[in-house]
Amino acid sequence: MVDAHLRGSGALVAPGTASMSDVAKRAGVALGTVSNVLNRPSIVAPTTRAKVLAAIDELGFVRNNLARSLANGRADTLGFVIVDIGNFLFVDIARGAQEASADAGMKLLLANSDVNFESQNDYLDWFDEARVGGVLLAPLDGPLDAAQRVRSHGRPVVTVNWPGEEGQSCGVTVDEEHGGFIAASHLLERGRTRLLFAGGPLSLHAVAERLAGARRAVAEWGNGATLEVAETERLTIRSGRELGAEIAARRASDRPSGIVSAADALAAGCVQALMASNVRVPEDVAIIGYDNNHFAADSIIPISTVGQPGHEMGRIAAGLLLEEMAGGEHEHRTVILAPELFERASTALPDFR
Amino acid sequence: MVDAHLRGSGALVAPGTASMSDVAKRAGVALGTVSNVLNRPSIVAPTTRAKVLAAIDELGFVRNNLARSLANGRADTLGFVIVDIGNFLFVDIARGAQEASADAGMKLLLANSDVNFESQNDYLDWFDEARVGGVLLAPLDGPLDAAQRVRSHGRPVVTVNWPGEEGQSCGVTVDEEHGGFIAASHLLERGRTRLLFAGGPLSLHAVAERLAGARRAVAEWGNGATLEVAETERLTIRSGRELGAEIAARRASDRPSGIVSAADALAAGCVQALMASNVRVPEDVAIIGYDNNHFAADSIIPISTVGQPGHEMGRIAAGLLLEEMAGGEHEHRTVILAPELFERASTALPDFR
DNA sequence: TTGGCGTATTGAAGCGCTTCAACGAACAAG
DNA sequence: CTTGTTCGTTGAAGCGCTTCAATACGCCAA
Repeated sequence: MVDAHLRGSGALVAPGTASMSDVAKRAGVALGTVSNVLNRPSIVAPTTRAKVLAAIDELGFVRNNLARSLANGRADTLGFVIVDIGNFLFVDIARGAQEASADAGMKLLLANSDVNFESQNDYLDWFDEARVGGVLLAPLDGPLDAAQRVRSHGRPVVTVNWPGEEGQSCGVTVDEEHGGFIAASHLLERGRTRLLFAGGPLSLHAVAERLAGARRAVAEWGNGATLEVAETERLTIRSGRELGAEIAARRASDRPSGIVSAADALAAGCVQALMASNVRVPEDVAIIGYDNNHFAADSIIPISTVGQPGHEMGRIAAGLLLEEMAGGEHEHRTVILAPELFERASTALPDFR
Repeated sequence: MVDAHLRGSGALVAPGTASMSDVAKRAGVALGTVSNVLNRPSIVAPTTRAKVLAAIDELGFVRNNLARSLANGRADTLGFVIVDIGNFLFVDIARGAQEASADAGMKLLLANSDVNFESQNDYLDWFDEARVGGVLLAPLDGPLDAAQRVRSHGRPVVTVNWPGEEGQSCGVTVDEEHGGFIAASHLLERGRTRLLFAGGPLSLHAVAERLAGARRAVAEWGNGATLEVAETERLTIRSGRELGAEIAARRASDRPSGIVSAADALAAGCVQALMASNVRVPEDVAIIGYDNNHFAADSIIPISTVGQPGHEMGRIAAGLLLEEMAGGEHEHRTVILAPELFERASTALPDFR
């Protein structure tokens, strides 16, 4: 081995392979002094410090974080297991979490489970074995025993977009029911009382909650307001187009005056199909989406929407995790954030009849 | 310390804190045997193995990967520094890279540099210190000295969407010029000879290359084909709308019969503005985008586009990295992939005049 | 000259693992 | 009963770092 030879000769060391003791030798100081230069430079005499830094430079020394963390038992890393890196909400959350981590001097490592339960567990275990300080998890629907396992090893896990377990862990979620309520209320306030809720499958927790919120809004409004439910197969543009075409085909008097859609893509498809059939948005039918995606802002008619504060969710989740890691007083809790209304042209107030 | 006490007592160990020697003691075997059970179970006698596994279970032992990697000098992890986790191309690349890594039994960790040069370097250094096996980098335009530094430490770095340095490193890129050529040729073959190239700023490497390709296509086609260049400020829907409005306002005879757009968002905006002014797509103006984004497929008129094989880019890049890590024969090279044409309605062959 | 004190430096112990030479037991062949 | 093999197991050495008690070195006051 070339490395071994060089190392053995004591003269040269392969680049990136120099250890602290190599540096110490080169600088003519003790191992501990090198460590001090790296970690507590202020307690080292300036001349000594300079010698050590020079040696580090000459040898191209790179501190070995494995050994470092192993020796001091501390970690400067957080892990984030993301269910779907292709989903903007999670990307936003990741950005927020990263920001908060950086503020605390921590690095955030992402692992994409790609909507795969097994992969999610693998990465969870991997972070556990890698001895990260804590783990953020944006999970798939489903049992979270792997998360529980990691927790039982003394490593905190905070869930995002999923509630914490009562008294066991922290979580950050959005009040989906409230989002549905906001969306429907927005339309009701604009005089749209024949509402239609579009979205599905209803087995999706978030969709069901949004529907419940819309129902509550209509019920509280009273005044003859109605809510028709059109369950779609998926939350896609395509599903939206189909629904839009169906609505456009109705007699004008049978059409809803407002549509609450459980997703922006769905709403965008709807708008496309309606406009293609000369049903005007928002004059004939107002429509509001959900998620504040690109779809919403970039549609032909900019679509009003209800958005989750992804960035804030990430910040808060990371904050909870850091708090839990710090030890001391910590009460497990789930922070529930309010979704926000984004008003755009698709629910503008024209002179509707 | 509670931990210390429990550990000292030799009876109990705090959960997740058990070490291999605790397991060995509990199972009544030697340390090395526990290691064998974990790493080479087949050479351990079944009864011994069972005892050890039982002890592992009872103690909730979690292998410490820091110590493991430190001791054997190997890493089971790759790092991927992504310039923008919000960009679908990079997400696709990440997916491909993850797939290839998993096939090789490696974990892929993502770090989002968020289009920030400093952050990119930080993560690069962090992966270096963490002793990952190798690093994938989808970089920002700009000097790559941090990458070079990591390489000089003997840790391979492969760039994606950026060429490798001649004889120094590997890279995977897409032939942007060819993409522009394909796009323009596609329109020319459909009888559109008055072409317009939309995109900007031209200082963006990719945009300039795509334009060059379109120019070459027009030149090679001859036959009186022309190419007008409309430089836009950005590659957004909004820029597209402005351009579309401008084109719609022209006399029909002054309009291009085909538009080559440097981005799907731009093309989508264009289509929206044109259709709003009753210019028909593709009858009056055919249009082709670039990037194979959502925008393209989900526009009112599905837009033809040229797409980069992101997934394949990721797979190949990870493959190159793994090859380089394996040592042995390895020739640094840059793999240039061909972009692909996606035909959709916006360039369909109607009976144009 | 001696004692005392603060500052700078030292180096051994230990973090939890892998590796590997060495050992022991069991068994077949001579 | 010996010798040789094979198979399973052992435990010390070492990975590169942090930590901390111990020491060395001034330097000033007594």
